[in-house]
Amino acid sequence: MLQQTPVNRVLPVWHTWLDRWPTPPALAAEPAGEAVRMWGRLGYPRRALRLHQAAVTITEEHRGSIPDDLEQLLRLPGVGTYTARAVAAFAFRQRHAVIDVNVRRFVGRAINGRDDQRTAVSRQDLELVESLLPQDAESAARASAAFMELGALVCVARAPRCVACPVRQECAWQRAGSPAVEGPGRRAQSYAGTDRQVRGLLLAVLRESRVPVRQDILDSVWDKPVQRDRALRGLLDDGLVVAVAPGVYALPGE
DNA sequence: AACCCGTGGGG
DNA sequence: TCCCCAAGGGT
Repeated sequence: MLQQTPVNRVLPVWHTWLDRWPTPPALAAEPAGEAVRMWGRLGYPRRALRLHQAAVTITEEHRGSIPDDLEQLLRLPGVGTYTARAVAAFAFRQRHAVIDVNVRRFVGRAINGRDDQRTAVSRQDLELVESLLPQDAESAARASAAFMELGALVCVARAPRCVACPVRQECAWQRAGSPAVEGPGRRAQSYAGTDRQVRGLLLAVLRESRVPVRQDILDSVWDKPVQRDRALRGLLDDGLVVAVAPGVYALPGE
């Protein structure tokens, strides 16, 4: 849920979710569509599908218990470099470098002295962050949590609160005079009018309906037929929507 | 590697 | 208003 989504928005959904599905087998026992529905408006609903798939895998291949091994975590759908390491470090208290957007920014500034716009995590990145961790695994996990908090609350993207930063005196970015972002920066992908928006509108209708929805209802959410059909086809391809009859759609039943 | 995938809050 | 940004992953 936290992937690309602010913590404050995740919290209420997370509580409701765990109240209903406290264990992977509990989630796996329900249709994937229920996961998509419970996901609500968190965004990127494919994550709900993958989380459900991960619950099925955990139930069938790991006796219902989340694996504590990095390699096995990485094999779960929807679990990538960040999530696997976060689970191994924070849930299982193992010593692993954890790099999310906050750690990336904090280390980029404090160590490298520049705003790092990259999102991909390289071996070098992992080695650098690992070199910052205490040797003791428990202390390392606490340090990783501290890096993330520092990046999320103090060393923020827009207007960093350097006056409140505990490592201000040792910060390479401070020393360099807080240089602005280098390069062209990432292009913010516009959202209004994109397929993503249309997909969101279509899925919202299906999420809020307890019964299958007819084509003409879906058609009413977007007035460009070509784009609308493309968006629906995409949702079908992703498995977020299924056709229960010709021209009748619903969230996936199993 | 570049691009796709939602949504909402804050500046 | 518009733009930026958010505990990324898959292809």
